[in-house]
Amino acid sequence: MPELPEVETTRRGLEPHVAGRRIVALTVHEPRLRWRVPDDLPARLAGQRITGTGRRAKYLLIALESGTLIVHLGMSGSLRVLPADTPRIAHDHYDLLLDSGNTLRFNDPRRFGSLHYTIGDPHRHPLLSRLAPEPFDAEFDADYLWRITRRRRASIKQVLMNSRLVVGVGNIYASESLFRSRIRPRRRAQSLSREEAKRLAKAVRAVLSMAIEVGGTTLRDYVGANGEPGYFRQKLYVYERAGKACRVCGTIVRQLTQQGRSTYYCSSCQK
DNA sequence: ATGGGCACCTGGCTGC
DNA sequence: TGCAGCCAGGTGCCCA
Repeated sequence: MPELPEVETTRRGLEPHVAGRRIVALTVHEPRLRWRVPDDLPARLAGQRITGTGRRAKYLLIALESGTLIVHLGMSGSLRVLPADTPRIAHDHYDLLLDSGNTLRFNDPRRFGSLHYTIGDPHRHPLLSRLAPEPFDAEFDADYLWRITRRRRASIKQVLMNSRLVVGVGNIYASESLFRSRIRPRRRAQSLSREEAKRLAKAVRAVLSMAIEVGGTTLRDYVGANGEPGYFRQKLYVYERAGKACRVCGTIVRQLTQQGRSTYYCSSCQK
């Protein structure tokens, strides 16, 4: 599910409800997430104050007095702020009970999400330490994309989805970024011109920031921390629009498969 | 170093 | 109605 805009939307929704609050308890109903939630985690968290929230790529960071929670939403996860007495529903896997009477409740039907706790600089955690620069950092620019694509024979879409090269862009925003930069998804990365690298860097940032502004994209089950869906779906140009007219030129949007994942593009707008 | 394929899971939809 | 098959916002790991 969640790509960078959905994770950032969740973080923003969470922040005012958790910053400064104390954790009363962590209750794990189903520890079998992508990685098993350690049995001793509740004991380590109880009583700690939450100092703030952050995000690295698609990982949500919840800073505590003595460490950091690293939350991943996987494909189908959501983290919501709810009154603690809200009845649980299917696939509610853990509750982070706060001293405000609210709970941070994690729901994830597919259980591809995860929960880690780390002491010290979270960016040194093995899951985060080898990630590419943030798309909104100055380092992520035309020159960066140009450099990393020079000797790559993989398709440009694969490069966008490779977290060691680009973070935050998943299946939806890869197709959308390529549409907006007018580049065909199957092009070899090394075939991009300087001009195209520049357009793509700009498109990635534009697409992600526009999506954040409207609360992300809800296709099926995604909701933000307050239970609100995201409205970027209405602004998608190609994703899940196969067979429909391109919103720019009217050509029928095509669908293809790359590494087992659907890609959408306009054969007329994209070269 | 790079790239490709697999694995992990549940649910919803399609078509026979 | 039932059921098999396919698809879905991710990504770490193993192998060539």
